[in-house]
Amino acid sequence: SYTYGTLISGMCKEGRVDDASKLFHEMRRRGLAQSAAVYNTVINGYCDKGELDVAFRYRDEMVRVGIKPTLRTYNLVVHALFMEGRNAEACALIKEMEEKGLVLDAVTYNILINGYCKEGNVKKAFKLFQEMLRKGVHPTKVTYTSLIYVLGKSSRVADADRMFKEAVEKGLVPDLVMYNALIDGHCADGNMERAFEILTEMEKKKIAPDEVTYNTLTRGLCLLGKVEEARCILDEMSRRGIKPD
RNA sequence: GCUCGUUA
Repeated sequence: SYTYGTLISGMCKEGRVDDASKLFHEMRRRGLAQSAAVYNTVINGYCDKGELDVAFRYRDEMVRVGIKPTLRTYNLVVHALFMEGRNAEACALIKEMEEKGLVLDAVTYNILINGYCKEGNVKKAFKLFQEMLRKGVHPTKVTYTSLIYVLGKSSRVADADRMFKEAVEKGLVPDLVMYNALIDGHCADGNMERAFEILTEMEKKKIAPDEVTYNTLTRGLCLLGKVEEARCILDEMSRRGIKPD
């Protein structure tokens, strides 16, 4: 079962969801147990492909054969609905989770928070952030990255800096994605000096910038009309062996 | 073996 699970997961990551579902049916033919994890993998594959209807069919099927959807199943589906802008359905599922006594975890909150951040709904995002704190669910790097992102997009970079600091104070170790989100906020703000300061800071922490970091900086410089400096970024990238895209 | 975050 684990062998199949690993294979199915691998197929899905390659975007070969239909091959994955063939394997899924093959394992059934062989009489191997199909756990919630394997269902989740297949559901995730179809969610990524945007075929939510198929994903839902598998979820209904797992219920039918007596496998309880797990917190991850719900998180998966809530996330997919949110990405499609089907917020009402996502919220209905959250309600269903609460009714069933499932305890929302950090991932659930992160999905909701990020969903609202993507919509630029700062109020709602922070309302959920407060709620998770109130319920004793510890925010993660992902939570903070989403909040830093939305603050940057809302021209509230100073608040983004504060959130970053708060995350560090809570003992979270900032990673590349979190740094990139903060750098982007300052680039959007036109504060390239601060953006490069953060770059220096992350390198001091032995976190190597990636193409997202450089793309972000390039865009920031171009927005200010500093095309020559932007051109230097390209050289810096090749010097470091990062492929420009 | 399964879920969430950053640029374009």
